[in-house]
Amino acid sequence: MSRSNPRVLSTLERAGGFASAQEIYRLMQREGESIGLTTVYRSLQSLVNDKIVDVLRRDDGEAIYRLCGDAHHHHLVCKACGDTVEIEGGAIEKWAKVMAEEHGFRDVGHTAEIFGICSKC
Amino acid sequence: MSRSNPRVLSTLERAGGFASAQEIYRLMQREGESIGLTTVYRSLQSLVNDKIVDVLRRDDGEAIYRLCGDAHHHHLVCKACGDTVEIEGGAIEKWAKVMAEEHGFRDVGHTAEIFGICSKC
DNA sequence: GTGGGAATGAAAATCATTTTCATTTGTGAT
DNA sequence: ATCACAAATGAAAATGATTTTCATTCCCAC
Repeated sequence: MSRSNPRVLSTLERAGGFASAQEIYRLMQREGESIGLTTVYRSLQSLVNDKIVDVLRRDDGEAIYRLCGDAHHHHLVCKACGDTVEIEGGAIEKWAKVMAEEHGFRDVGHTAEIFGICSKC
Repeated sequence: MSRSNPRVLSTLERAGGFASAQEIYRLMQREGESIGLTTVYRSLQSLVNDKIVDVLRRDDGEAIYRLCGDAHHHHLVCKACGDTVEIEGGAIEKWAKVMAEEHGFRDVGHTAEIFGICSKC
């Protein structure tokens, strides 16, 4: 296993905490950093594993990474501009728990996202 | 421009109104329908243009299509055996609507899935 | 210094999706 | 029926993100 290259995280931060792997790679190149695309992907994966960054999907399917706060949250994403709002999901937590119990599931987790067009678009 | 091949739509319906292009293609092949992957993609694009189907992204980035306005459901998936249960998500629909309104989003959709270990595993 | 495991990156492989292009099909006019 | 032309089709190549492979380099404990 490989650990994350710290320059990747710092570039993601500088990018406004929101960028795709390819964008981070290009950014680092432009800034004269010597790094391989492979390492960028590996670092991002490891950051996702460590729950330091979050991964979402753009409409075209490209994965975008963003720094995430520590609390478990969900996202409201604009399909047009990609703007993202972190929202609270208490209702979901409850729903997931009830549904899991009802069907005898244990060790449950869940994903939930809302997407639409934001007021600016 | 090409119009949608009706067999694609009917296969999507039969698939539970929720499938990727590749899945639809494989399904049609298995059922002995003669069709090319290109046509499946083209038909789906055209259905999306006509707003007859909706497109979302799976976590792995693959595009999934579903009939618009179809009362959609959610899934409870076992991480161990892959068994899947369809569950009702009224709570989610409400949550999504409230959150969207609160943040001024329109044309909203959502995804939600619960995963865990089922009683048999 | 030396050995071994971790990190790196170039190049090849993978996979969904799109594009190209030659062929087939359908349709309407004659 | 025949001709002409637009639309539909699909095989194969192109594209683009991501992953895998593998040989090399780096680093640290001994």
